[in-house]
Amino acid sequence: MPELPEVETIRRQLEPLVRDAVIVAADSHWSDKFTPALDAVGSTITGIARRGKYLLFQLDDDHELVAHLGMTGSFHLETGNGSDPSCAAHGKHTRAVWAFDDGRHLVFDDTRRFGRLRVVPKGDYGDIATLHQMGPEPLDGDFTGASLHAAIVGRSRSIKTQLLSQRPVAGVGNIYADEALFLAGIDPRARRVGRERCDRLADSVKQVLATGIDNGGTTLRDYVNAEGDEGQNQHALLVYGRGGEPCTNCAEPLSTIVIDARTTTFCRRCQKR
DNA sequence: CCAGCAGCCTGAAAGC
DNA sequence: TGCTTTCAGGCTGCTG
Repeated sequence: MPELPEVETIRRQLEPLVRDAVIVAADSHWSDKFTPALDAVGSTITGIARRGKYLLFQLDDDHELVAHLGMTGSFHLETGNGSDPSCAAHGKHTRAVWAFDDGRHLVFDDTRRFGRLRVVPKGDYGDIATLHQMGPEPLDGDFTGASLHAAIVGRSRSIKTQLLSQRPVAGVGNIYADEALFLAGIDPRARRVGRERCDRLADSVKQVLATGIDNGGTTLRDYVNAEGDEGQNQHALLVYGRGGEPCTNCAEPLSTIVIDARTTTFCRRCQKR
């Protein structure tokens, strides 16, 4: 499940490969989640930005191709496929293909079809609610304990649910939320988190995301980067996916519960409500 | 405005 | 062995 470190890894690999590419044709799966791929035909890619878990392909006509990978989305480049960009000519789960003027194809695969594509005027995210209301980038400096506290104070949902909402901070998903809450010593069910604990949590969020990027992302099931390789951060996880195993801090068996239909693993002794 | 939740998806794994 | 059920979860859109 691509979260910020996985999306950033893909962005870094892809950007130098697609810069200045001219999109001459495209094809997509029939779902209206993917048909906007065709709106990018005729444009030149000038770079790739990222906001939270969204990839933002910059187009030369003052538009952006906004891509969300959902649960199982991945991008890769293929060479030597001629000028036919049909999805059927690629993989079973190919949802979009963009043909470049040099003969290469940018391919978007997404087994479970939770991903989404849109072409919008640059910066115009009014129709993409989560992106429109996205909180600060965690590794850019605007995200602090103070900003986190300001974003959650007065709200009644659990701290984990709020992290996943993308509003207090951009790019945190289920894996890195569990990891950050463990490092900060905060129970994921906590509904009141004061300023001091927000300081610790902000630091933990930055730490787990930066480590995730350094390790090339986390591969538990489907994630592969733009070169088709798995990440290595799964070996650095302290709680996610380790229910029943001893806490690395106190040896108490880690608990697994469900919060908002998401598997949540934490230590009942080390993490406080 | 906010909280809460169903629905979207497929394939692997578990259950019978 | 083979069929059925369960599980994974980010985001959207609806309801109260």
